[in-house]
Amino acid sequence: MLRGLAGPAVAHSLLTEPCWLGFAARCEARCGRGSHIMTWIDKALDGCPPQVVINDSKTPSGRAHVGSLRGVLIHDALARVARERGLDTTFMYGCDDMDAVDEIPHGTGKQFVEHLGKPLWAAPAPEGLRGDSMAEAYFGEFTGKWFGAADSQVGDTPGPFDALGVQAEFYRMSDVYRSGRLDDVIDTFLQAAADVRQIYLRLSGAERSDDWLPFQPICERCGRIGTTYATDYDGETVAYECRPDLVDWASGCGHRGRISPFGGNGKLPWKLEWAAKWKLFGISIEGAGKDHMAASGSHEVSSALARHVLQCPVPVAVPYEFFTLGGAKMSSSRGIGMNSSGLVEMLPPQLLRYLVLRTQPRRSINFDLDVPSLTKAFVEYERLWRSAAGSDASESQRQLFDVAQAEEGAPIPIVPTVDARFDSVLSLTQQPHMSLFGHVRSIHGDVSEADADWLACKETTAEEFIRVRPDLAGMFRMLNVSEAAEQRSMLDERQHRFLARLAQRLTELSPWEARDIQDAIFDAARDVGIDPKTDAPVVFEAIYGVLFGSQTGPRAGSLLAFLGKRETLTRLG
RNA sequence: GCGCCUCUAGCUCAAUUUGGCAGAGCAACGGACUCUUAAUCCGCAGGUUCUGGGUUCAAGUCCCAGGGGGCGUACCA
Repeated sequence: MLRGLAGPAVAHSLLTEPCWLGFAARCEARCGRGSHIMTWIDKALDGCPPQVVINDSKTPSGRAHVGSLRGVLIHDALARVARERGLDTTFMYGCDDMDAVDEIPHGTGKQFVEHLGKPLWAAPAPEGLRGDSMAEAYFGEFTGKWFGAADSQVGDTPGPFDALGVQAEFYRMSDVYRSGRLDDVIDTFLQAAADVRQIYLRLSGAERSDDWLPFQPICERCGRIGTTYATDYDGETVAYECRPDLVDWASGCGHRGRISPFGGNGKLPWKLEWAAKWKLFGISIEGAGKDHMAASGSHEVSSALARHVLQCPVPVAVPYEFFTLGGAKMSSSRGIGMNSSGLVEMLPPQLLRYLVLRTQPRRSINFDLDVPSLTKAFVEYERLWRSAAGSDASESQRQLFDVAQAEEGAPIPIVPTVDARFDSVLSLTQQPHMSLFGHVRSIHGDVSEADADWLACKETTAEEFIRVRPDLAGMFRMLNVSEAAEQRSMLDERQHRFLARLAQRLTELSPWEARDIQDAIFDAARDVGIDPKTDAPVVFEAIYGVLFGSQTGPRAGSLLAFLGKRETLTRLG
């Protein structure tokens, strides 16, 4: 598309995308040549008017899993770069609390059966979660934003959004409906019900009967919104029936009545609501998960509704793929996958932002939460850090590093000089006798504040990792004396002789130091005719067996050094 | 059916957004180390970038066609 010099692209942009020019000029001023960056962020913003309204939203029907973070971070990165370009930028984040409870949230009991079909704001909060409704509880947990005045605690709490440095203007759809701001759009859609049916039919082959209206009233008798069928709009009210069999996940009460569709008495179906938000808020850019972006999917239908019924422009779409953890498909309703607050607590915010934002949205991200992947992530982030701080950084590298920082607009932090691989930090952290900082000082001398801070980030990550995945971290529980005796009985003759000989050597050992202990292990092995070169496992399985009931463990020398002479000799028998 | 993603060293993947000498980690191989572990150090190799066309001074990267794999989606938001 862009070939040779930038001439044709500039000419094209002049015609269609005015804000591109300002940016190109600034970029040229900054790097002193005609090159410009054109990342997915730039491309999305190039289609925007100078007044940028970015919107994202979440249906709070369960605990948010890490996949939900991708949309948030994509929108946040767009908002940051837009602001950086000097554009008038708004980042809105909505709580879709008018949506119906359409399944029982994972981890909650049968008591939610009676609430199926009600709006999320009308269902109670699950046990143990803060908030006065299901919507409040899950949205608050994810964002740290608490709307509810009835809640005993006051104000917002630091949540994942705060940790990640995401600043958005929050709104609730229930408030928007109640305020009457959507009444005009609702009226338009109801008047144009035939067109809406036509669009549904044409795009997704969905056939609706002639009396169907695109509106879901809240049943005045049972309070459900997912079970009502509306007909006969007279400009003031709609007729509706709360049907027992409209959907198979909830059962309506059978009530019939007439009600005004305005002022929060009900909601628009999803695809119409999406288009309605575009028009009401003047949204210029909005990403969407791939599930919405399929051909004849919800985005296409919403676009057609916006263009043909509401006569409003469709925001620039940023379709994004899923973000999976360990290759597992995540589902908040089934409780699969780590919830987002867990990952946010574990990783330094800039690392998580980096991991998510370095991949262009259309490509899927799979992050394995294991030692090699974490180690690699830190190494790659540090490489970008060094390069961003140096003079050889490309514009796109700079942009990526900037949007990865938790604090917007912060200067580039001092690059750490202590080279501490995450797997080494993890290894040190899991051995209580070792102090990470003590160890680093013994090698590097005093460390700078910048190094100490970054090291502390890694240590926190290591501690969380050990807590969450002790199996992968290689944590070992020390056996008690009787368990150790039991393990000892399972060893073979050679191993018994080895342990006896080792005890003998260690008794004589002074001073009690890791390196000498390790040597003693090898010497003891040779003493009893075991060649450590070929039969090392025989030796170490004996040691780890009586200590942990395991075949492997932390480096034996330093471990025994920590255990102390008396304790070690007791355990070896 | 339709849409999106993907195919690169034995394996897992970078480099595809910005076309510019195809790169890491692990495994293998050679060597060092009397120190086991997903965990010592040095070194050496490793490629028709799925296939076929096209654009270009230049293509893993862009375009067209074909093949393999994955995911999404069809009156729920």
